[in-house]
Amino acid sequence: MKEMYPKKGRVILHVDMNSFYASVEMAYDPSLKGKPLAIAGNVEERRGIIVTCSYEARKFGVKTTMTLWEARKLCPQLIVKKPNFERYRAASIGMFEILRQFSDLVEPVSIDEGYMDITESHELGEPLLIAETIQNRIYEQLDLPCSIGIAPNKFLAKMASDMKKPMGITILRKRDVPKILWPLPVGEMYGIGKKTAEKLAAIGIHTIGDLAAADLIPLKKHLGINGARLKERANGEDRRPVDPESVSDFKSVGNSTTLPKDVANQQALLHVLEGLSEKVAIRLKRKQVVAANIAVTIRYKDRKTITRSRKLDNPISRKEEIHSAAGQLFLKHWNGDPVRLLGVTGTDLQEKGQAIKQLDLFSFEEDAKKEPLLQTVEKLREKYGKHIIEHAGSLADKDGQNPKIGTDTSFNKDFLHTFPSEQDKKNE
DNA sequence: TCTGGGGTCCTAGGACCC
DNA sequence: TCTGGGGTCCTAGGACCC
Repeated sequence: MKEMYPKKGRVILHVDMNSFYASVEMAYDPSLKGKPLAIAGNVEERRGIIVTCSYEARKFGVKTTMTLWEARKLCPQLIVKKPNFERYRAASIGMFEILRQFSDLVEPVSIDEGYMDITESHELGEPLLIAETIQNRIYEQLDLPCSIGIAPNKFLAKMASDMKKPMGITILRKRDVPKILWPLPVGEMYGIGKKTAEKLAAIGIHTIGDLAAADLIPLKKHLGINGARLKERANGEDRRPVDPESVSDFKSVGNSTTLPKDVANQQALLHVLEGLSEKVAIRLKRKQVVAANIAVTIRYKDRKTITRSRKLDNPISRKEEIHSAAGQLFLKHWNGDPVRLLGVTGTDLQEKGQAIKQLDLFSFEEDAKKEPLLQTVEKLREKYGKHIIEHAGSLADKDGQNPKIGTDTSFNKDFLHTFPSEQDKKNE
């Protein structure tokens, strides 16, 4: 096997914006600076949660994912704002523009966070100088704070950027791993959540150092292939390349909504599905993709959640098609209990033009065996003319989709493709 | 007054095929 | 007569992250 990625000698930065949404609001309205500020969705409804909050709010114990009423209890003077995604997208674009001044190898991972490979950027100076310059430039030009991790790979850079906030720069060398990383609880590791931490504790692994030294056999037994990978990371090893193209690889497009109150009325639920299907259709169209698989998510009032999906013979993207597929799935699997959340997701995405081409080719070959060419061509036109027209029409479609609420900025690559949306304007 | 919305990746089991 | 072993595809669910 040939080595695919360089093993050492890389210099990777992880740039992480500090409490991004709140910071953007403060940049926009400096009178908010120094005050406890929270960004929350569904402000007027009972389901509202904190998406991001300023450091001043954190001093009161306010945290991401906390319900709004809990946060207000802790900090009565809390200033609460609804998200303004248009502003966040603009800030994000500005931030990534700055990053690209230092390297072509920039990989956005979310609206407020990205990796850079600056191995070949030595003419710009030492890595620390480059990081300082980036941090200053983002601060001066956008009035936004960020933290930066400098390391030989993505994992260590990510861990490093987390160590000093706000406005920190942290260098984490491979040789520092035993001293810096190994004493930390294993749950602090990127990629280890509550469940995995529990499983590891059950086999006597409590710190990152324990994990680094653990036997591979029990690790694989309890965690599967992930066990081996986590052990490598704990030893400071990670060969994943910084991939600027990964932004454009969408695997799925979905929309979901928690209903203001639980609903058991079939008509009402189908209507909600219709709205979700339309949102999905709009986003698929804008991305110029079609979905060969449709999934429906149903969360009941006890929070039990099921997803039901179906693979389709022909990929779809129109609202009516999506609603039809989603509606069928829903009616087939809904148990009649009150529903708290509904979601519609398109997966198995294919580029639209490509999907048509594949179908064309297939049909052509099949039909050509038994029919004269002219008839075949006529048939194709009937069959796919509509798609082609739609394809052309969708070029003009630039309606924006909100990334909606995310805890400290949800991962939604839409932000790179969107224009300010109507919803954003309403939120102003 | 509990607990959002957008994703990714992995696993496991069953159907089906050779 | 009582049963192999590999592979792929599909579906459902879980864990994790921002």
